[in-house]
Amino acid sequence: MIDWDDIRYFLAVARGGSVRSAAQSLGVNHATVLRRIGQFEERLGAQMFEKLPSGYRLTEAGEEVLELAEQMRATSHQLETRVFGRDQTLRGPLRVTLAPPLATHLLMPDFADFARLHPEIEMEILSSGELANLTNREADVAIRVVYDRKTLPLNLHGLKGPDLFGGIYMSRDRLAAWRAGTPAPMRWIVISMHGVPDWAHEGEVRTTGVPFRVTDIAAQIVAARQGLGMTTLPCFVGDADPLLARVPGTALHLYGTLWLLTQGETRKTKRVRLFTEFLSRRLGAYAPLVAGLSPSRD
Amino acid sequence: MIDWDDIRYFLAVARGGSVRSAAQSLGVNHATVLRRIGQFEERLGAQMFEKLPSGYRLTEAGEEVLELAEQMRATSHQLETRVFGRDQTLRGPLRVTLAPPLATHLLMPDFADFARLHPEIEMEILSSGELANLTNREADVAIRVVYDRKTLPLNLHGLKGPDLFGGIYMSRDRLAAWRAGTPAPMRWIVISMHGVPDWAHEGEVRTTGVPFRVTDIAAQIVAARQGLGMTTLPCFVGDADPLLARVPGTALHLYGTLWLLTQGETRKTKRVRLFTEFLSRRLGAYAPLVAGLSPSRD
DNA sequence: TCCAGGCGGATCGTTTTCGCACCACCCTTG
DNA sequence: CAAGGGTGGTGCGAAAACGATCCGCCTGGA
Repeated sequence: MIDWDDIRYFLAVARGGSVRSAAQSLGVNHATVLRRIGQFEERLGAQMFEKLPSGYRLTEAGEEVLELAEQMRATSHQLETRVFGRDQTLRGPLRVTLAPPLATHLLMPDFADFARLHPEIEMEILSSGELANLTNREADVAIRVVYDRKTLPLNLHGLKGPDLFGGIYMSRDRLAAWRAGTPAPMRWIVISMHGVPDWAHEGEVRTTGVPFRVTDIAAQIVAARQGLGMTTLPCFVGDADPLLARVPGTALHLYGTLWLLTQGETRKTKRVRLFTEFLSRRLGAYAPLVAGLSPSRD
Repeated sequence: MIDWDDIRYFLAVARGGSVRSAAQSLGVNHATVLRRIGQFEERLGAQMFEKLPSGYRLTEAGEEVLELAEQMRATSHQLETRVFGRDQTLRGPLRVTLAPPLATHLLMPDFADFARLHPEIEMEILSSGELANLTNREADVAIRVVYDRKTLPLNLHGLKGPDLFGGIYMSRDRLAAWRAGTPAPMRWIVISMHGVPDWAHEGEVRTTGVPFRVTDIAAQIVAARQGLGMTTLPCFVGDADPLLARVPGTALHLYGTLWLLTQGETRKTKRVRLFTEFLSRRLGAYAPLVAGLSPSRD
């Protein structure tokens, strides 16, 4: 009899294209993957991969197997979510994924409140890199900013939050200096991968020279605080920062709408329901802030 | 991440109803099953079984999981058969299941011929107990006696063989003695679980006393040879045995039709095709014998 | 009533599996 | 042309899984 878990290894190699990448995604040593694939092929009596110097490529037989293996993976995921959906106890895990700035500058206090309110729920905030996949149960709740509602995955259930606006900000000290008539070089601070947004135009304060490029939003904010120049920021970041102020003569711009996303079976969980209801209330209170309606006074 | 192989263990326990029976069907120690089920429940964070003194019974959650687990098993079987169906090499396994008397008294010489003809094919004859399940790939070819064609599984491909008749036999010596006018007590020899078939009536020779019960066909034949009485036997057994003769005044009866059964993907295999074609030819030659048209002369 | 045989569970050596380090190889890149 | 990062493959010691065995429990039949 073949070991069903070998099929998981097979899928990882088929997707990763190499034994080592599969090992990484599986969280095991690459030698283990090597052995499991060998065992799998031996027990099936057929070669699933061509062993090239560049990696493992599926053979014709492997392609046929892949189709059914994917099906098993889908069933397995379904099985897990179904069990998790039945879980009505408070004690247990709850994973939330969201964009880093949302966590850092807006919602972390609320997460903390929720965690204090329900100490038995093991919260895990996934705000590291990119979008976690809800369908694969990498997270239970996703908080996303969506510009076009039609881009929402259809298999997810969405709870609409407030609209989110952004503006153009600069150091409050520099703004004071500019008003006092002592201008100094003012540059665009941009995230390298994004550049200057289309809607961002200089207001009364003019920029000079080339843009100043940073890689992440944290550095962007620090640079702005230092008075290096002006930059686009979500209102909930810029307005809440006492060291920053909106650049005179600039307008706000709609970033998108905040959505609370959950998935089929897991939504029934008591933990998920508690969290989404809690957060939904909090988001309602944040509506003016994220819409840019409560700017810090000059 | 859950170990997919645990789902196999889960299925075995769900079907067997106890850890020990599952262990037996899986061919492992029951402690292993215990550990795997424990691990499975722990990783899913839910109880799949109620642990009763009488065994493991599925919980409500377990029932829901079972549904998807069965689906995974189906996919896994499909995967195996698909790979096996691609296998066009001669070297490899070939498992044949059939009723014990067919193997012992009719087809074993043909199996031997086939094995000699194709020494690279590892033949395995499953004539032990009950029907192996072709759909589960417990065997590649099944040879079955079917009375009603409608009882054939629809998912299997059948190759019709000759009709199979049975008759009533007794010891040739006893028959001679009876003819010489020296009667002695004559009993029905029956397989315990079957009893005397409806169609079996005494002929010119009369039975006395209670039936003589045996548990298997081998003992049945030996008892008949010993002159204990008369018994029903397939013609290919009774007519081929020089120590047995038909009871005068009794008729033959249709047992059923021999079928060569194969399953979807595996049928494409060269080994399976070779075997079914070979056996089909041989069965054609056996048609008169199994139909009772070549009785041994008195 | 007692005994046998089914069950789940725990313990303890032993076998198997795994992770680590290392090798040879290929390719790109500086 | 050499160096670095990628690939698959291999040997060895540690760790985890396993099988054998024993135990206590319950049930059904003698």
